[in-house]
Amino acid sequence: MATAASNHYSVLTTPSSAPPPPHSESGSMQQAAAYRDAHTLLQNDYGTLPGGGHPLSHAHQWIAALSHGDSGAPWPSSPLREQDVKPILHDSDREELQNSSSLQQQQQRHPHLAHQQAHHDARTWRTSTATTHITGMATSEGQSLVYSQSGFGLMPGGEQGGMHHHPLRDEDHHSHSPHLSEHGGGPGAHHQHQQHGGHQDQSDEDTPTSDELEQFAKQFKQRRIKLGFTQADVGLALGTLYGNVFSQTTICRFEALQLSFKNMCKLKPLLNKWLEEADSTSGSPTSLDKIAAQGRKRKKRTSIEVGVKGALESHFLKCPKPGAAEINSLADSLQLEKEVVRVWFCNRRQKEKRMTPAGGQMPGGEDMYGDTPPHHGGQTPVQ
DNA sequence: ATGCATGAGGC
DNA sequence: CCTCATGCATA
Repeated sequence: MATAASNHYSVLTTPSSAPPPPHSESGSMQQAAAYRDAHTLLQNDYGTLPGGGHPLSHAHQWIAALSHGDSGAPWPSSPLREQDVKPILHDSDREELQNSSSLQQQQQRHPHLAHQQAHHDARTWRTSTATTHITGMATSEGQSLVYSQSGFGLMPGGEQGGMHHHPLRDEDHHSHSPHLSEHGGGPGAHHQHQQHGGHQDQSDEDTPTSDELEQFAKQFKQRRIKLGFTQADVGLALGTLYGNVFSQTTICRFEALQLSFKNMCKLKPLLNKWLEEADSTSGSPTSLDKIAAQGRKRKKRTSIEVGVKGALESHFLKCPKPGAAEINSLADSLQLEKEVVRVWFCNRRQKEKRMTPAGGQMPGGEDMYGDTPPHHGGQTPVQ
């Protein structure tokens, strides 16, 4: 009940000054130990930034409208899952961020055969990981799908410093989701792989599959760390390079695959570009712009006590989408603001839609929506 | 790395 | 009011 009484929006106008540009050049390797104590540096880095970023939220403008999907049905569970991102990605255009956007726009331009991608399911994508092949070879039995990603398809092997492999789980469990059988296949099933003629697309020209995204994210993280960049740096660099600024949070989530499938697809090309730039160092320091200022008072983050969280989770299991009335009573009994409860459910639902399971997989134990304990301290032991 | 929050776009 | 992309503030 710490927050029950105090809920006034703090009016603290942080006179945050302009943060000095950390470093945009890629030639200087200032932090050699970056990949060693990534955590520490990471925290320090963005912690140092005052105010940090206050990017305008333009990003979703292009693709936000893409999907909407289920407004009414509790759990869409639609088997339809089309990942038809039509990447028309052009390169050599760092100044025209329009390119990026156009790729998204195309999708919504086709009311005929491009309206189904909205129904991608959360687990669908994770599930599809296990059944990745299906997506790839749906049209035919073609079993070989060679991805020739960019030049960094393989690791530099030189793991100086005794690097780690990847503590990430590579299990193959695929439980939950009473409904699967995705792979749209039906409407608009089209895969652009393996063209007839000996020319195929690679890199970002194709629709990434969940598996590809996972690989990419992993490689991206490694490269990023080796280059000595923090997640915050990348986010900023993206802004300076393409005009889309992202926060450390977003980069982090990308690496951890904690974004929706669609979102991952959108960011991949951008990050891919950044990688090329960063590693080729060739870059042209396309200087850039930094949008600034956005004094908006944000509500103080409400800390929900563990006990309350447990109660909320319990209710979530019973009813992921409580009505207004229900939210009201819930808020009342929990002594929380209605808005807080509502938002909590929204966030909870989103979490369920992420690619990676919330708590990852409990090693040695499986817990699904059936018996989530009211408390669980350890989350993903990522890294 | 994550929890809670804001907002645009849609029903 | 919901979904979805995103991020400030925080643990």
